[in-house]
Amino acid sequence: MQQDVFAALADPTRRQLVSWLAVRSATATELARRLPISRQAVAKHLEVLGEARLIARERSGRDVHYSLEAERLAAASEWLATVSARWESRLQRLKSYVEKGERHA
Amino acid sequence: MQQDVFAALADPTRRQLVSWLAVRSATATELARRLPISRQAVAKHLEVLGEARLIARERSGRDVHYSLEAERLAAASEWLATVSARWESRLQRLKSYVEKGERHA
DNA sequence: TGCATGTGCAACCATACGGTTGCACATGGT
DNA sequence: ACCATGTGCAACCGTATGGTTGCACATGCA
Repeated sequence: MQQDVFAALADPTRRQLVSWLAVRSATATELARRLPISRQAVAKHLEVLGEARLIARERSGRDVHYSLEAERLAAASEWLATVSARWESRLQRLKSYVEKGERHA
Repeated sequence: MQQDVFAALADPTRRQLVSWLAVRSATATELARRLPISRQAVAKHLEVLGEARLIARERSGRDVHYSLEAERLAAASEWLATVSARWESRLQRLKSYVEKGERHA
């Protein structure tokens, strides 16, 4: 499912990773050095982010560099916008109903 | 934490509930009728959404009506936009660097 | 008053999740 | 050739998660 993006972003550590990778690409070891958890834990998080297609991996010799894949962020944003829009239009209908009622009162 | 919104939206059932509540408010029992799970399961989901302040509850006699609280959707959207923006500007910098290089080549 | 219906609470269960440690393998540099 | 360093894989662990069932309580209505 595409919407698994939200599941991937559910964890604060993963949001931090995404946030860092938005600034510059990095390896799992580099990222782990900035966190209070093990390199393997970070690797697992990166795998989850990768499955959600939020990041891309590129091997370079011994190292593996991870970089952001921003399209999925846009997809998530779009879902929020869609739901929001439905809500807003519902509020709009409600508002005009109330206003009509007040005019009658 | 405000960002718990993403954790709340991580579950597909909860996204469905949010989506429905964007159209119209409803009670737990009504929502459960539309889902293949028990009313109690729905109640738990609604509690999670409530803790994330994505929905509001209002008691009306025997019933409890749930309705969307769209501000948090906006907050989540904003986070996505911020990260996205950082990434875009990074790409921009990269692009101009590459172009400069090509001019030198 | 009695009953149907909606809600609240608790116990319980299987599995997913986020973390660890340990070790093998691959690659780069001296 | 050697060793340091990064990665990959697997086993393991405690707790959170999403679900269930059962039952008590509250309210609306005939």
